[in-house]
Amino acid sequence: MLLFDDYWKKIFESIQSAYPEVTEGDIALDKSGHCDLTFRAFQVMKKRGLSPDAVFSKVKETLGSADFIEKIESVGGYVNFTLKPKRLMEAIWKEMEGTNQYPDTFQDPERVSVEHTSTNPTGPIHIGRIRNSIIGDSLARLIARYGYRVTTQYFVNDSGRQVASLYAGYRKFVKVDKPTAYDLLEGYKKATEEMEKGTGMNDEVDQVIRDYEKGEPSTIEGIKKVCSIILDSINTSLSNLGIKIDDYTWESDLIRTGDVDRVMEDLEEELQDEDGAKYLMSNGRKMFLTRKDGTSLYFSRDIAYHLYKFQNFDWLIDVLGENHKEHAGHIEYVTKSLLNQEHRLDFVFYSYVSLETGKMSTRKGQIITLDELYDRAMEESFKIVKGKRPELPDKKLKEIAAGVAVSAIRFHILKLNSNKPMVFKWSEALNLEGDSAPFVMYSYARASSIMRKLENQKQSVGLEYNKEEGSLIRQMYLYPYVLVESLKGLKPENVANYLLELTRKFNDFYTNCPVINAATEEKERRVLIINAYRTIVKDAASIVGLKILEEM
RNA sequence: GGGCCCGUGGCCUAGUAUGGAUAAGGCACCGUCCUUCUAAGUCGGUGAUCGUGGGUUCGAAUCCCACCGGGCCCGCCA
Repeated sequence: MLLFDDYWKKIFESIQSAYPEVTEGDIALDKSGHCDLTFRAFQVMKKRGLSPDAVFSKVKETLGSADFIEKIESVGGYVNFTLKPKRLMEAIWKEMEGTNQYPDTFQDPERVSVEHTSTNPTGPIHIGRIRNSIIGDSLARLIARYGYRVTTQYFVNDSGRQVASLYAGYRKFVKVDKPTAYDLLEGYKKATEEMEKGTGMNDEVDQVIRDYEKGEPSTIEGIKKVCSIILDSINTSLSNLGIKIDDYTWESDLIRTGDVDRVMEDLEEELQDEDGAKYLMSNGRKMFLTRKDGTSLYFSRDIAYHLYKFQNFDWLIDVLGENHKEHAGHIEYVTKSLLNQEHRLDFVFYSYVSLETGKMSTRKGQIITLDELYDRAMEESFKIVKGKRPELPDKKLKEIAAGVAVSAIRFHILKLNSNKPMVFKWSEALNLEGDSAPFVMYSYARASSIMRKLENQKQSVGLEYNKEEGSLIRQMYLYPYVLVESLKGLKPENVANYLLELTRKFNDFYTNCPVINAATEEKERRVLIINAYRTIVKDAASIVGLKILEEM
């Protein structure tokens, strides 16, 4: 839960006391530059047959004396409120002074699970999958910022057909002593080719699945070994982006512990049989839980996984590719309607990333790995910093380049509304100007640079503010509302877009409001503004995973 | 064939959930500003019938219907 002086709510409640039919949506942030908040009185006027003047007088009567309002105006059917920047600055400062954050957070006991990535361990992670990781990780950070206890989770598929073919391919084709994820991927590609040709490879894979579910020791050991190699590689790549997953659940463990069998028992009354294979009807479709040879399918394992999560968490969030939409609907139906789970369950979907040349395909070698993207982003940003700051030592340059690279990648991928299909272009991913992470980071670095020159400078809430100061303060004040909206819609990209907006406002301030050579009162209030700005940027940046640098 | 998602200047996007005031940015292009706190920046300019056609409404990028174009799904795969 977030704590701050909510003037929006105060205005809403006052107006509602005068006109009970008014909803929160009737009070809105102004987008047109007329004011800060506006009351759209059209409905009230129509319903009650009132003139704009009549509504205006009434509103003025209830709110006219509020100490945080600078002026109230009537324009057409709008009642426009301009808030006092001084009050907004005080509201920000009040929270920041004690806790060093705005807004303050009240810890919530609810435990939240955010499952993300969960990609099949069949090769190095590519840039399509990291859309999942980046959305999931940012979402987890957002929810934690809100005060929930968050655990990030990865469901490791080590028991499906893909992994069985990976292992069969490894046994047959990979002749390296200590294979890397890239070696294993080669074996997987060959195995898939063989299977497409219709050779005996298919039978080998079936046998692997049966052996694995029976608990045959050498198969178990072998599969765990290859999966672990790939999982390690995925984790190393993700750690370059600052992403760490807290909890891994292996599908095979759910089979061995009997959790999957228990799902079958719990659902017994719903199950139907077709040649020995078990299915249930969900939304008019046959959803199979086992094959005719009795081995389990993803659906039953995923139900077991969700039951495990329901036991340990109050709120489950799954980040899934849009191809899982139907599957998610079935999971929801089974766990909620058939198995009576009551805790909250939400899904966040994202559309696929493709290349300019078309879809990504692991088997055709049509992928860009995260490692490749990271290396090229590193190279590009190093070149740029080196050009701009030739006086800095290589170690420092590298540090800055790494910060820029991670931030640029995360920001570029997160910024886009997750429903939109994304076509990956190098020129856009590596563009470090305009609406990008470095744009945000650079402004922060300039703010920090000013502060370095003003150590021990006294700061204070000022008396009056000019235009640029006022609109920066207003933008900062709005931060909690962005967090609320972002959480409500499970849209961490809102925070990224807010950062861009905030940065534009700061740049306005920076170019128009000198600090170091300002007169005393002016200097003191501007220092406070800069400190508030830096606090909020750091806060928002840590949610979307930007690496904030004091110098760049 | 059925279902879900997306369509906003040449290119990439914000705004759509809860309809509201001249549709907000970036890239590219043209021009401006480093003897004031970092030019990864700033300011100005060119450029949009918000996919198309209907409808609802005082008011539609936003809601409804139809159509067009793109993505995804409709496996004893995951």
